[in-house]
Amino acid sequence: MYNTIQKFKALGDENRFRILMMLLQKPLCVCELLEVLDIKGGTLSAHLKLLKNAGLINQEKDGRWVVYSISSEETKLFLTEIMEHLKENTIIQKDKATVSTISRDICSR
Amino acid sequence: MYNTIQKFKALGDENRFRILMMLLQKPLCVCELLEVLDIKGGTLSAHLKLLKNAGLINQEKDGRWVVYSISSEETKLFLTEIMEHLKENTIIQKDKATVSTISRDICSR
DNA sequence: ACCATATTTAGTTATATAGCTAAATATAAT
DNA sequence: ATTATATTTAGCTATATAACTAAATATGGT
Repeated sequence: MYNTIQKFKALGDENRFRILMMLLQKPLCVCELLEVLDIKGGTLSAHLKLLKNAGLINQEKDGRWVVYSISSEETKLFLTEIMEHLKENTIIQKDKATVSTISRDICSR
Repeated sequence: MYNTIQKFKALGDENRFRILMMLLQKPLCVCELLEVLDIKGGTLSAHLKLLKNAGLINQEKDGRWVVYSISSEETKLFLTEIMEHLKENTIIQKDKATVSTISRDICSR
């Protein structure tokens, strides 16, 4: 039960919720997520750790990047159903648009 | 989106989660919930208010009792799926057993 | 009127959560 | 070696959350 409650707690934060909706679109590295969210790197890392511990996302290394993705098909289905209800939401729509144009190359400055 | 996140926040607390699982079994009045949970009346009222505001439960008067129930068929289906994963859980099982034997008459002392 | 059930309010305590800065650490590519 | 990407740590602030007590307030039944 605690694991289930931990999942809901993880979903009950706006930034983490947005992260999950974006990962539903496609796997993303930390620097890409940072382009979208208005938080600092350390804060984002903490959120990602929490989502990973809740079993909602996976972490994978790819060169110098760390890529996050939705953990399982079951989680993906669950989140997709929720996403269905949120197609109208401004923030979600904006995030989706940003994610579709983003790439790792933008991260470097 | 905020309504969705509010729902997840509501689900991310052990006592509220147990309340929902119990209401899935049958509608219950406040005094019945108090027999199961180890919290005071005022605290329970606050939890029920939060669950109601999140749109997860309904409130109905029945004589001197106030009866709470799952708000909609959609919510019921959602919670039933989650319950499926938690049949093994000790607390959930215990709550279920208690609820099946409980009645409003026990409340009066 | 009085009792039973429930909610609300005010006041308090303790802990959790979310964010920040800034420095340190790790790892992989150049 | 240096740079890029990411994580972790320590220290900090502010707010939210969950619980309590105790009193006040509804409301319905007897």
